[in-house]
Amino acid sequence: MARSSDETRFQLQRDRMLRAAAQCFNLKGYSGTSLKDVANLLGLTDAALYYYVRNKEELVYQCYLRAADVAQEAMLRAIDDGANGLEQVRLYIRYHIELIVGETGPLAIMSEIPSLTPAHRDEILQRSRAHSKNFEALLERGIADGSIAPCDVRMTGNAIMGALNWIPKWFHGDEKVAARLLEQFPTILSAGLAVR
Amino acid sequence: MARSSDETRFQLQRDRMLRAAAQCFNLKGYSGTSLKDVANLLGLTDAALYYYVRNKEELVYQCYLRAADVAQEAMLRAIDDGANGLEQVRLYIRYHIELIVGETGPLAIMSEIPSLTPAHRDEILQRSRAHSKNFEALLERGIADGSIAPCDVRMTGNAIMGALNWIPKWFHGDEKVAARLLEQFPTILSAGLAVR
DNA sequence: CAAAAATTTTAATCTGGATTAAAATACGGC
DNA sequence: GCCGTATTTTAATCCAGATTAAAATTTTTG
Repeated sequence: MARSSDETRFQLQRDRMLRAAAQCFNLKGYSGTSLKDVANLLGLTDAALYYYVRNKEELVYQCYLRAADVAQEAMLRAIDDGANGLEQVRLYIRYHIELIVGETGPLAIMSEIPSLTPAHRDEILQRSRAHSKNFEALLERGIADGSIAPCDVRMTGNAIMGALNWIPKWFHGDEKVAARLLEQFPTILSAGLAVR
Repeated sequence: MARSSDETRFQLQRDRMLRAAAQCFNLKGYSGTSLKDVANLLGLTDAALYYYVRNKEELVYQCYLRAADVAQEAMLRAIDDGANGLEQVRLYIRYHIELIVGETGPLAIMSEIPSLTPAHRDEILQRSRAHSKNFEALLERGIADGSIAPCDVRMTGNAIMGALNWIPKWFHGDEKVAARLLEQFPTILSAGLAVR
C-alpha cells in the first residue's frame, strides 16, 4: 500500500465523485438521482461508488459536508480580508460565488436535509445554522462600525443567503454567465446595505 | 350527480391535496416524498390520491402549475397597483410573499423541473421563463421612468427571485416570522434598486 | 515481472413505493 | 329509507433502483 500517493488517488476520485453527485443532486434532487446517474457521469458503474461511500445517504451527507466546508472557507477569508462589516459581507458573497462557479464547484445546495440520518441531519443543521449566525454577525459588525445601515439582520441574512443558495438552480457552467455573476452579484446583493 | 356542488367539493379536496403535496415536496423533494406522505397529511390512503390525479408526475405538474398561476396573479396585481417600476417591483415582492405565507400557501418551489414529462417540462419552463421576463420588464420600466437606477436586469432579477424562491426552505408557517417577512423583505430586496 | 493491494465490474438479491382493480363506504337527491 | 354516484380503502402487482458478494481487472510495490 503506497502511503501518501494512494491516499491522494483515492481522495481525488472521491472528490470527483462528490462534484458529480452535487451536480446531479442540484439538477434532480436527492431521491431523483440514482447512483447510476452519478456513476455514468464519472464513466463508472453504480456499484463502484460503494468503494468510496457506505451508501447513498452518506453520499449526500458528504456532499453537504463539503459544501459547508467550502462556505466556511469563504467566510473565514472574507473576515480576514475585509476592513469593515460591509466589505466583509461583499467579499463573502464574492468568494462564495467564486467557489460555486470555479474549480471547486459544483457545490450541493442543502435542500434536502430531512432526508439525512438523524445524526447526520443534526450535524449539518448545526453547521448550517452556525454559518447563518456568522453571516448575521458580519451584518451586525457592519452596523456597529457604521458601514451598514441598521436593519433586521436575520431577514437580511435570509434574503442574501437565499439569493446565493438559488444560484445552482439556474447557473449551469456557462463561462460568460459566471463572469457576469461574479461581477454583478456582490454589488446587487450589498447595494441596499450601505448607509446613505 | 349534483352539478356545481359536487364539483366544488371535488375541487376543494383537490386543492387541499395540492397544498399538502407542495408542503411535502418543499420539505423532502419530489422523489423524496411518497404518495403516502401526502395522503397521511390529508388523513387519506395513498391510493385515494389517484382519484384526483393520474399519477405522481401529474401531481408535481399540477403543483407547479398552481405555483405559476399564483405568481402570475401577484405579478398582474403589482402591475395594476404600482405607479412606477420601483413600486411595481416592491408590490410584486409583497404580493408574492403574501401568497406564499397566506391561505393559498404553501406553494411548491419549482426545483425539480427535470423530473417532469417532456411536454409538462416544456410548459412549466416556458411559463417560468415568461415570468422571469415579466419581472425583468418591471425593472426596465423602473429604469426608464427614473425610479430605478440602471442595472443588469437579468442578474438583478435572478438575485431577487432567488431570495423569494428560497423562502419556502426556511419558512414553515410561524405567524410571527410571516409578519416579519412581509414587513422586511419588500424593503430589503428593493433597497438597492432606487436611484440615489 | 510477480505478488499484493486497490479499484471496478458482474450478477444477484431485496425493498420501498408507484400503480391498479375490485370491493367497500359515504353521501346527495328523491 | 333507497338508489346511484362520488370517494376511499383493501389487497394485489410490478419495477426501479439500492445494496451486496464474489469475481475480474488495474495499479502499485518490491
